Amino acid sequence: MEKKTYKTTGRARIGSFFAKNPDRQFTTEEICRAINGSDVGRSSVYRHLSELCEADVIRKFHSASRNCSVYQYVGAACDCRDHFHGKCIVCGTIEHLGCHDSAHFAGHLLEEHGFAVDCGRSILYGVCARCRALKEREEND
Amino acid sequence: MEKKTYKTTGRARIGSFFAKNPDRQFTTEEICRAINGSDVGRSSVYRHLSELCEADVIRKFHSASRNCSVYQYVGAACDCRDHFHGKCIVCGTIEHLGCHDSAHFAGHLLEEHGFAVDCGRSILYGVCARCRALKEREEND
DNA sequence: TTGCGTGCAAAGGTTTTGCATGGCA
DNA sequence: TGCCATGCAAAACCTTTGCACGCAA
Repeated sequence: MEKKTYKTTGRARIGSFFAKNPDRQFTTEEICRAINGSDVGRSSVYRHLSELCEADVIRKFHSASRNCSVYQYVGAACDCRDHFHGKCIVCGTIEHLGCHDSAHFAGHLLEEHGFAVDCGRSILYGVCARCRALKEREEND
Repeated sequence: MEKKTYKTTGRARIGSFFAKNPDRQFTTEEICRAINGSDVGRSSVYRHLSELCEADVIRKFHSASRNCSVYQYVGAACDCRDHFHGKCIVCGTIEHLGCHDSAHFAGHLLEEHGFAVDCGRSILYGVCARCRALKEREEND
């Protein structure tokens, strides 16, 4: 049976924060600060984040440089000509891989290889985070 | 100036362990156990692992399910699975876009987006240097 | 009134650092 | 002999869990 959920300010704040900042990834630290002046209520933040992940409202990634989790809103509309797309060969999901590095790489291809890539037409095939996690879990059981 | 390194058993063990097991990822836990009966010398293992990463002998990834780092040997031979390919939509030529930035971008997709791109299957569409030059000349005439 | 949400503190796990000792060259 | 490598313990770090209290419905 489905669990009841209450509408609380904490929950609302996190949700609207992501909706307002759909194109960037945030650490838990940043999220804590953003939704609250001081960094209180860490545990609640973690709880809401995992809730939102399960509901597929946001996605969890791992930042190697900062060695911690980062979260990003699962965006709605965007201009698909200026970023790459990753298609998961397992589940078929298409991910928008738009970010600074994406643009940088396109620039590099043009400058160093003379190749003017058309992001809108190019699809990168691979395995998405979710399917990799599932696969890993299977292998370890 | 380059720092001296001594040939020690610990260093040799880790190196040969990876060379013997090139096609799988290992957690630090597994590595500790593999190179030594008991799990001693954890800090040394970590130190060697980061050394090997810097030397690009192994690569560090993050296992979402186990929530820890995993390491894998970087294979020797360069085949078409580890660089992108650009197909020119004008002349049809396929270019091998293998370079440091290419690898870096693939790494970025994995680390920051959780997307494990399969370069061998992914084709970037665009216009190659030759065709761009031709087109430019036409437009200017 | 019920039971979920919250925040604090404590615990959990992985990784890093400090330091004295041991070993290579 | 000089310096690097090692291992232990402690610290740092991110994240989860337990628990009592607060608050939505």
